[in-house]
Amino acid sequence: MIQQLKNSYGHLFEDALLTEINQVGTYKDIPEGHKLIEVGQYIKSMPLLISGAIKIMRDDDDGDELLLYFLESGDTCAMTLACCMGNHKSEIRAIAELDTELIMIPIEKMEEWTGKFKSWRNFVFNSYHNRLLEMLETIDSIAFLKMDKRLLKYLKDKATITNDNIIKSTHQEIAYELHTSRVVISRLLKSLENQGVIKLNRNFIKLNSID
Amino acid sequence: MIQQLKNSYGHLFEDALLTEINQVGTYKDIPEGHKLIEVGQYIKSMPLLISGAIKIMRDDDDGDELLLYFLESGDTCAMTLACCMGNHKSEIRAIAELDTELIMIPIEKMEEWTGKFKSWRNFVFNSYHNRLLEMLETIDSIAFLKMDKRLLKYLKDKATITNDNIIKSTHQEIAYELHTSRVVISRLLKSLENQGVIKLNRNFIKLNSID
DNA sequence: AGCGCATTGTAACATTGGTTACCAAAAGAG
DNA sequence: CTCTTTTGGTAACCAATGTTACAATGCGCT
Repeated sequence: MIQQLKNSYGHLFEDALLTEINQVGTYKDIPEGHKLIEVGQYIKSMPLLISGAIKIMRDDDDGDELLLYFLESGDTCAMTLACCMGNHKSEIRAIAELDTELIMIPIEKMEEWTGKFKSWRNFVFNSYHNRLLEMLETIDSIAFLKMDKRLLKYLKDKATITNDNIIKSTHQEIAYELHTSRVVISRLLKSLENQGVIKLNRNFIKLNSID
Repeated sequence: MIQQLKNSYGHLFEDALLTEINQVGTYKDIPEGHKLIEVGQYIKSMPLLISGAIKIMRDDDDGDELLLYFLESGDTCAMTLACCMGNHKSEIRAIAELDTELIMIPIEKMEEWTGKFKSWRNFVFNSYHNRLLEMLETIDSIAFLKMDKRLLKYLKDKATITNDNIIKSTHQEIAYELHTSRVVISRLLKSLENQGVIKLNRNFIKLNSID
């Protein structure tokens, strides 16, 4: 484990902290599609991402859902952090978007390390900061963009995350993540295809330009 | 200053920290409507709210705007925190919603205290946590609620913040904060009045039930 | 090949929200 | 008190999005 740890976090943490993480952390391989956190669940450990990506979704009581943002290598889940510290239930759902490697840290270490390691403190503050910015971006999209622009942004984000301009999603899946209906997505995708931005296929979409 | 400080933060911070805050902090009286932070501005000190309320707005490049949330006594601005630590420009605008008393802390103290005082660390983490939750609530409203429900939630929130079921706003002001048009707000307000939920008057709205 | 399910295309229509235009009432300025 | 500005009411219309319904296509399974 120590090698992956150093690759992803060596530039952030001092050796003493890396050693401790190596001792108390549990390395995990998560397959794509695996559910890491369910809404309402209590959380007892926090993930440090090594590789892959995790999708963070918001659900409401009526079964509506919405994609909030993705976590990538070097990220941790600030919502999890927050829930750990306050011993609250999770407000979100986390699903592996890709095959993902991560290290789980028991929450007891959290507090200890925030007192002990300046680099850990900075890491945690930075995580919060980045998550706030992601949330802001999400709010911008929902509040200020029309659905066609939101859809295009979604496709581009997805291509960036997977590092692949082939997006392997059905129209229905996209509709769920953007909290709209399949018909609307099909309509707008067809329009994007007519504009030459994408090429539609069954079960996947090719993004012509990632710029 | 020490007295207001103790009233608002005495249960959170140990005496040593309160003393330091008293030494380095600057007490300020902010009149309603005063602009505290502008978008793009660099921030060199962070506010601890003693009384009153501060409105946090998001602006986009096209002059669109949207209310994110309110800060109240015992809160601090996590966005400010984030900006301070990272030395980033502000992503938001902050305006006094009521006459507000606060204490400004120079950012240099921030890092020092996070190392030195556990209560300060917890306070900062809690602030981040609360702000993330507020942002989630904002996202819920925009994504899952139709404008009539959003408007009603807005009126209720405003009544709670001001502790007054008379909301002193014009339709235009409400429209800006919800990022819609005056005509839409007038239409929906009239409908709410017909349902008996509110009573409309020039320059203010009476909320009939706060429940 | 043939069946059945999942996926996509598309039309027709309903609803919500945004825009423009215009009027009237109230408040403020002189 | 008169003139002007601000605020709110309302109609008519448009654009975006959501809904329902149904057809067509492709894929997996046997």
